[in-house]
Amino acid sequence: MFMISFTEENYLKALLRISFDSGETGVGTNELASHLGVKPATANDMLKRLRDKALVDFEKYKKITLTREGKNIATEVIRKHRLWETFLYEKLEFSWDEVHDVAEQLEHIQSSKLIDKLEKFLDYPAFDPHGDPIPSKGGELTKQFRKTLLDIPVGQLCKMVAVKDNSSAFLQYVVKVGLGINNEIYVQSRQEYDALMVIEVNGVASSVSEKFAENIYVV
Amino acid sequence: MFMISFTEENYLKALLRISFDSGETGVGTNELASHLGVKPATANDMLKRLRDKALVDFEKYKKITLTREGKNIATEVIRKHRLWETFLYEKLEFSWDEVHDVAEQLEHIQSSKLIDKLEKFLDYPAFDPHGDPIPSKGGELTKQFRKTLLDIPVGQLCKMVAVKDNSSAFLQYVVKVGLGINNEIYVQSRQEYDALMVIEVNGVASSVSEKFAENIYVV
DNA sequence: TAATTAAGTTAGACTAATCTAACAATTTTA
DNA sequence: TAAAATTGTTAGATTAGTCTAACTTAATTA
Ligand SMILES: [Mn+2]
Ligand SMILES: [Mn+2]
Ligand SMILES: [Mn+2]
Ligand SMILES: [Mn+2]
Repeated sequence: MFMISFTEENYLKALLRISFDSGETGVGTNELASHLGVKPATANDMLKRLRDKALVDFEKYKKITLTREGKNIATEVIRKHRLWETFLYEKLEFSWDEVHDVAEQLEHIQSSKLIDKLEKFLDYPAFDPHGDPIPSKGGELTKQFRKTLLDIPVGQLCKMVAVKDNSSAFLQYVVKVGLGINNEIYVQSRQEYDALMVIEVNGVASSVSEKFAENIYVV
Repeated sequence: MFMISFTEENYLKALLRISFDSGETGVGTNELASHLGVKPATANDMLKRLRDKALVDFEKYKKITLTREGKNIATEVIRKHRLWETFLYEKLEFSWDEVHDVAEQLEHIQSSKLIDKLEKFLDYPAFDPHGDPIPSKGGELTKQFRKTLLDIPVGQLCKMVAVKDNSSAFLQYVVKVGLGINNEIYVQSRQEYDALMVIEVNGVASSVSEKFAENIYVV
């Protein structure tokens, strides 16, 4: 049980997120680097250190995978991140587009007592403000196949359950379109050429791009 | 408005605390270093950097003082620290000897919105769980002359208002003696030789050392 | 006041995390 | 399959924060 730094935690979290989102086990160096906003050389150096600590499996020129221990740490960081987001949203009246950046800092506070007490204080929430599931203590990140708005055919009704992009810019745009978690969406039409959709939410119609639609998870 | 690191914040806070506790404006390099658990050489290096950023006034071989800006930052860190301690104690049911170490991390989270919302959530508390005053937003750390238990003559009654030492070891000891904030203390006797005191709290008598007594603030 | 002790500084080294520039391996594509 | 493009690695440099060991200045004391 050695010390794990703020930065190392971010690398582990990124590896889990990327493989989770892509559906593949292995992650590439460039992919990881661009996700973290660092240069590939930097990521490569860090990967060697994480390998020394037995947190990743990684051979020269091959894809990177998390070890059991690496995955546990990454899951714990995500758990903390989502619990803090829930706290900010539920208790401190932050809006859902403001919580992510602050949680990015809070997720690195080291105290298992703190996070357990926080979870209890929030009454064991299952989802964060963006609809993402909160892993339980020592638990796994459950892989759920989620459809996006892009998969919904014209004329069908669906319900928004989560967002993929957590950036403030995107979330504010979602609000502007009148959308939020648990809102019903009716797909009025879709352009063949550029997948531009017209959707109806609470009686109001809006046009949304392909990029927008693929960031909205629905059921 | 440049970036200020976690470490720099700790140095500024230490400078304010030391000068506050000693009653003197200037702080020495060794004093600062030992307070932070680093070597004097390390503190000396950091002081040069803080001087470059105009956060301290410091000439070779002279005492160190905070600039206006340095003092503001230090006060803000202390404000955050005490608000977080109050949150942990009041809302998350931490005991008063557990809050300090976690707050030592939380005090460095950068978000003025967060701390303002937290303060509101806690309903603008004036004191932290150890009886220390919480500075208001943009406010000063008010210098109050506080007597310690050591100053109370035999046969007199006083009331505990705060503790000086915030360490877990000391605080647990305080609880064991049956003491807490706002408890009344009756001074039964004192040894001339080593200042060992016998005090009575809620009908129970205990012997306490000079070191113990000087860490209890009373009125 | 001179010697001794305490306080403070400098030089040189180390680690973590980052970069740029050059190079190597792998994969894609013509 | 050979060339081109993509992906990944290495070497060398930088900055923040830390250390040890040697040195200098200031303060205390005999
Ligand atoms: Mn988030
Ligand atoms: Mn983070
Ligand atoms: Mn404290
Ligand atoms: Mn701190």
